[in-house]
Amino acid sequence: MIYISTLPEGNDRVGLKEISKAINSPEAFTAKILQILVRENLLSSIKGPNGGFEMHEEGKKTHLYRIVQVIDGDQIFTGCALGLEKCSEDHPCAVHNKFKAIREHLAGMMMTTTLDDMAKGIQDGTHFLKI
Amino acid sequence: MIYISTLPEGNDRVGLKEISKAINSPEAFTAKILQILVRENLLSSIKGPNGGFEMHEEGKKTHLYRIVQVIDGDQIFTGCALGLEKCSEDHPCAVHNKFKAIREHLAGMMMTTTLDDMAKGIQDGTHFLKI
DNA sequence: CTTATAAAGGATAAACTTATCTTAAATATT
DNA sequence: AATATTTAAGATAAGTTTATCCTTTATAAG
Repeated sequence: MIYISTLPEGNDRVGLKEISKAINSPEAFTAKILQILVRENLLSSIKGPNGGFEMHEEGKKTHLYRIVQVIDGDQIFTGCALGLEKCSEDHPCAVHNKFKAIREHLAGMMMTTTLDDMAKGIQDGTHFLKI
Repeated sequence: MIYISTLPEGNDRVGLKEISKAINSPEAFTAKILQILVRENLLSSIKGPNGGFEMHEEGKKTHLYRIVQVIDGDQIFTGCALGLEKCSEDHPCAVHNKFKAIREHLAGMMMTTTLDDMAKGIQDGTHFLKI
């Protein structure tokens, strides 16, 4: 998603091969991830010659939170660190309060960081997507 | 480890069965975790009748960081969020700087939180180790 | 309308983690 | 010394995640 976000407006359709090369990730695996992102409406895809994947309108404003949620679920944001089924404010596990701050920090960061933000670092050459 | 830390000084030896009941975790699985903790010297064990596991001197001062490191490795503290092999300050991945703060928060919390700290919450009934 | 291209989807396989089982080793009690 | 108890360790199994393969569907271009 970050890679696609770095592509120039209007010329941002890109095929599986190019994506998997750009991020150094196996094609078949990358394809599955892309399928999920399309199904969840974070990306759109076009089949056939000159097909590929592209962001739709406002797609670059997507927050990292949403992407993680769609790919890995929100266990990381809401799950109990000790794995208790019924860990909550009312029945907190031993480490609940300590982890609460971490989880909020993580969720907050991800909710306020967009693909656009991340794309900038790639575009200006200070950050990387592979190796 | 937290459970054992809650036991009264001098009467803190406890068997596998009691531990796995106390934390609602399968015996065989719990045994394997305990083995690792003994091997890594975070706990000591005594075989035979009235055997069991106990903290050694100062064991309750162990930080959560050390326990996570021993059981799960330190990938969570040092690994790249995008999975890049060579992600570093000099070659940072797209999300490196955003995650740096989170990782430091997590590592800092775990380095400054001891078993003793966690045991207190169990002892005073405000925090839990099961269900 | 045929062909080539590219993504989608379902099935399968490989790798890794989690969990259990069984036998061995140690030790306290009689 | 013999027995019962309890942890250790190695082997095996079950479950999950990660990865790939193969067939189908869509579509652009000739």
